[in-house]
Amino acid sequence: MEPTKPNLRDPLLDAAEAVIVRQGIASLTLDAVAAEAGMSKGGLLHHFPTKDRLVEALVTRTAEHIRAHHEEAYERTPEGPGRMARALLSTGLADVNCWSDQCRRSSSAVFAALAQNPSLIEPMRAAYGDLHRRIAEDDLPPGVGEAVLAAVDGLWLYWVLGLVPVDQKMIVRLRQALEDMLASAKPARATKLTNRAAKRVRRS
Amino acid sequence: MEPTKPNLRDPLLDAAEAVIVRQGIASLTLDAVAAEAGMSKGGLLHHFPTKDRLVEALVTRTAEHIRAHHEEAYERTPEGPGRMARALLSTGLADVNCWSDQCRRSSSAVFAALAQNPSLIEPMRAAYGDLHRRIAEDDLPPGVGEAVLAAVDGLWLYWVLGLVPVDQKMIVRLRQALEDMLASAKPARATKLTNRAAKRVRRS
DNA sequence: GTCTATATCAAGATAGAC
DNA sequence: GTCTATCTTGATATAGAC
Repeated sequence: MEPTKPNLRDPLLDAAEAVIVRQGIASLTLDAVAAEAGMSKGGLLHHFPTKDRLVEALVTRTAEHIRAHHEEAYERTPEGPGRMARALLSTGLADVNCWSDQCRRSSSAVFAALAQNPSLIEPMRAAYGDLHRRIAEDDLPPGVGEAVLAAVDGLWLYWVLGLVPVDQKMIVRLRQALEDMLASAKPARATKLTNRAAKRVRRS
Repeated sequence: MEPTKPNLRDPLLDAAEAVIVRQGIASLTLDAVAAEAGMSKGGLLHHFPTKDRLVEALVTRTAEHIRAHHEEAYERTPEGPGRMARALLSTGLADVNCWSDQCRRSSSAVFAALAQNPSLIEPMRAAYGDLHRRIAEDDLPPGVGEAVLAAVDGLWLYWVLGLVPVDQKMIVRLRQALEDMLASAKPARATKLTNRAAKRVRRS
């Protein structure tokens, strides 16, 4: 928070993420993180007194990234019904590089929390609670926005676990199908923007 | 496999699932599983010589359950375009009790594999590979079936992690939205069944 | 096939020097 | 703020009796 205090913790969190991505959560030990960051275990434990606090910080940082990402996407998306849902599609299912980088980070945090102490996932829950609320109150028929959100996160799951091979073509197919669903959905309440917004969606 | 060999391993796998559900993966130790099953650690290790083999068996059993579940749903679903996707919606998003029980089991297996050794998730990957193939070759426009599948598993994720509160009403909303998407999707190739099948979907 | 006992080892955390 | 010990615990796995 203070400008005079440069974040010495961020490189350590980066190291933790790197360990998880490369070796899996079973290998997320204090030794491994310290080694990855080029520091001793004692040094690491000065910044994060316990492993729980380390994982907590990892989850919090990732949740804030996700929040910022969604906010930014929302701002860039033309207004009208389903704005948040459309924002999600335009950024969540756009560039594969951005997508995979986001995935790496979020999966590291989620898995670490899950393995260490499930209650540490709380910051992520809070971020998703907000997102879900925005999606649900988005002037769309019931369930439509939620379906888009769930589908995007289902894809995340497939990518992260390797359950289904996710490539650029699959992402494009999914995005198209979900955009069509949004475009053909009538808004919950009619507004002057309805038609223009629908056309804008189809064009994009 | 042999009928003369009753599965003494199933109660142990049940015990492992119970431990994970109640206490989380961090508490999945051989001691805990043995205690839950009312057996000593030595006895447990007679049936599963290593923890890896225990988790492997857990994942395999769950993957088989999932496979059978999908197969059964497919058989019960009227033929026509998007049959597998419709089957998924009718069972995956139907009864909350069945849903939550399935979730418990599958999440236990996935989490255990993830924490123990990510490669142990392989049987689940195989089951999902098949499912994804059936969904993709389902006589639907590209991406539509995949979107349904991804949305259902996104919902699974929310339920399992508690990221978003999943209740009966949300399930109904999501199911309706996805069924509408299926109903309004034109089949990839025209068949005599098209209209009848579409009506059948809308009625259900 | 199930038990007890024990070997082995690695991980989280502490203490205190520099 | 970072380091090098060191303590303590608890988990996997083995050996061998019953």
